[in-house]
Amino acid sequence: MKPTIRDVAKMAGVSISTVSRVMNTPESVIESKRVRVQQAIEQLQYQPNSFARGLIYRKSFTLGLLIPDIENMYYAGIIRGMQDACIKLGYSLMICNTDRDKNRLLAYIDAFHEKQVDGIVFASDVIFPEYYEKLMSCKIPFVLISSHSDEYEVPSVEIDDEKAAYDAVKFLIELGHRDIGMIGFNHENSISGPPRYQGFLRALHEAGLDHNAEKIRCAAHRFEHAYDAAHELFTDYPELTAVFCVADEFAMGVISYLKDRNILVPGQVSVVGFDNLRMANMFIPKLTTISQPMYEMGYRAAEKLHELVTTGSTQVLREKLEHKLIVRESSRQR
Amino acid sequence: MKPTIRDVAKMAGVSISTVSRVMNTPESVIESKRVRVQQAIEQLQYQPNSFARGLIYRKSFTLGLLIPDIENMYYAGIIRGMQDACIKLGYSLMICNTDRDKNRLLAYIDAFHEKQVDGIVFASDVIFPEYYEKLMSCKIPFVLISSHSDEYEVPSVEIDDEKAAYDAVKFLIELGHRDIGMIGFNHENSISGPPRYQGFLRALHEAGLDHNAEKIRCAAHRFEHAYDAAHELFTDYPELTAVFCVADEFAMGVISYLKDRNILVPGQVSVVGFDNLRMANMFIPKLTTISQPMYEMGYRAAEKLHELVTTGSTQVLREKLEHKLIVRESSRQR
DNA sequence: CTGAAAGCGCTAACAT
DNA sequence: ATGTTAGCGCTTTCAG
Repeated sequence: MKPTIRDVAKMAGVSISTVSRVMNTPESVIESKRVRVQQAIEQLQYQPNSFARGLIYRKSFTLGLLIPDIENMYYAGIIRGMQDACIKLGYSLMICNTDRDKNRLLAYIDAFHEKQVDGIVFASDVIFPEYYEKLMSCKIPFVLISSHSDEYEVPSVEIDDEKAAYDAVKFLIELGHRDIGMIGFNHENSISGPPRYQGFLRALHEAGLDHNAEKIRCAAHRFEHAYDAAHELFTDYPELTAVFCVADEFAMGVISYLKDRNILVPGQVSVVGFDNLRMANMFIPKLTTISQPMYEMGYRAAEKLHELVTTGSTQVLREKLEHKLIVRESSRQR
Repeated sequence: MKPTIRDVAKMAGVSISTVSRVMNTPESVIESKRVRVQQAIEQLQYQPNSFARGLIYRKSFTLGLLIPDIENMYYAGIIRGMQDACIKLGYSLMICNTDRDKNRLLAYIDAFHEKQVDGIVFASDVIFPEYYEKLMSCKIPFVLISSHSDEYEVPSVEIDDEKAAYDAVKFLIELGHRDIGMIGFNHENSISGPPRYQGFLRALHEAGLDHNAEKIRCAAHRFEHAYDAAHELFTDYPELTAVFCVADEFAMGVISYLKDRNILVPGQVSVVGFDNLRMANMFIPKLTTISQPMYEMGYRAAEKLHELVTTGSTQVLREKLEHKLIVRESSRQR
């Protein structure tokens, strides 16, 4: 049987309230007793019961994290950052993988509600009205990560997707490329898809390269889809000498396709990715890409959620973190 | 304010015990009242407070998962499997990433203890006496995944590492290779390292190829280390035409090194990996590898833990799942 | 079949 | 400074 506060009190020869005080406001207890209590706690390996505490504080000191796809390496960095912040702030973390399934996500919100998590961070997903309503009716605070909401006042942390895409495409243009394609996210349900396409367009326009505007094909998150999308893209536009991909995984799919077609990267076609996954540096060729600060985003999201949970609001609502272009081997001067 | 059982009782015009019965033993409540209570629950969106429940049942209906490195894709499959099993069995899942840090792991065990998780699954790690003692003194049931313990009676689910390594090396031998090297795990702290080396040795011996026995270099889990290890290996044994890697990530590191040295894979050197990560199929060349059933392992581990939690023991202590050789592009006839 | 009441382990207000 | 006690929301005897 796990020892209770009573066992500690008995062993130390004090009342249970004194034990409680030693744990919560130690300075209010006279040294002699405090020491005795601490020894008893030590000896019994006593740990307060978190259910009892939760019942009183109405807090679980647990945060929830909802991610769309645990097999996507993008989230690993976010998880690490968030977990480190949670340790610092005294929270436990509950990670749930929705597999991009709406019902599953809704079920997880229920589970979070039942477990009374103090707050939730939502990764990458669009906030559908259903989610929003549910969260509001449960009164669970939440923040968005690599996502944001235009309709609702929801705190978020992300990068500037439009600018990041712009930077990537501009880089390709500066390399001398004139025929540039893009592999984007399927637009429905994608929050970062549209702004990245806008960035592509802006860079093109600025350089008088608008004729590339329609040279985009979309893929659904995975390598294989990007492979297929690349096939469509190059079938329709064989003149392409560069392609901008909105995810490193897409870049790998494209390069894989090109490889199968015996087209050299970067010899004949330059490819730039997005995210800077750990894999970007392991792939052959190493990927030129836009680096997202996944770790910091996870960390900041947790801090922001903490702020929201404790103060009821956040200083800045929509927060943008810095991205960076990393030039490696998959791109080359035209 | 979240509605309580009292609110439901009031609305339905019954006592709180009746409400409780409707939730736990509905057949013991007369239909008319039961219906009224259910309607009230529905209307108020009532959810029982899990703290109060936990206080009584001394159960959290939560399982803990300890993994060494969330950025290693190997664990993604395990997480998915375990999470699906948890949904089926009615548990929540708490995933913690130890970053292979002993103190951090110990701290997580404390956190699990405090949160009163019903059981823990330990991924890949050796069970040091400290861990074992701690877990025993907390009386938290636990199972090992892709690991096992010779000293203690701990349930585990893994593959047959020796046999898997044997299969991989034998495959290389059948391809006609006579000079075969290996990139293994650093032996201290590795549970699967030694048996995989044994499998390597056995295949070698069986074919009269014992002269390769010492052609092994070790790496510490990451791509970069494998790259360096490959450098050492090929510097010492330039005659090698094949190398067996105990992880896909190592295989990628080796191929990357070979690429930088302008040695063709599989043209000049064949490489076989281990795990069959999703990446194995995205890499160039696609990896020939030993496939581990990560998803099933996670799933089984959760089921086994559930069995242990509910019955106090498991039918079979150490469970082995099937591996499979997947032949792709990184290996070729000598 | 149903209600009243005890109690799970803890905190905080109230006495002393 | 410290002990006593009333709950937090729920389940579970125990009466009726």
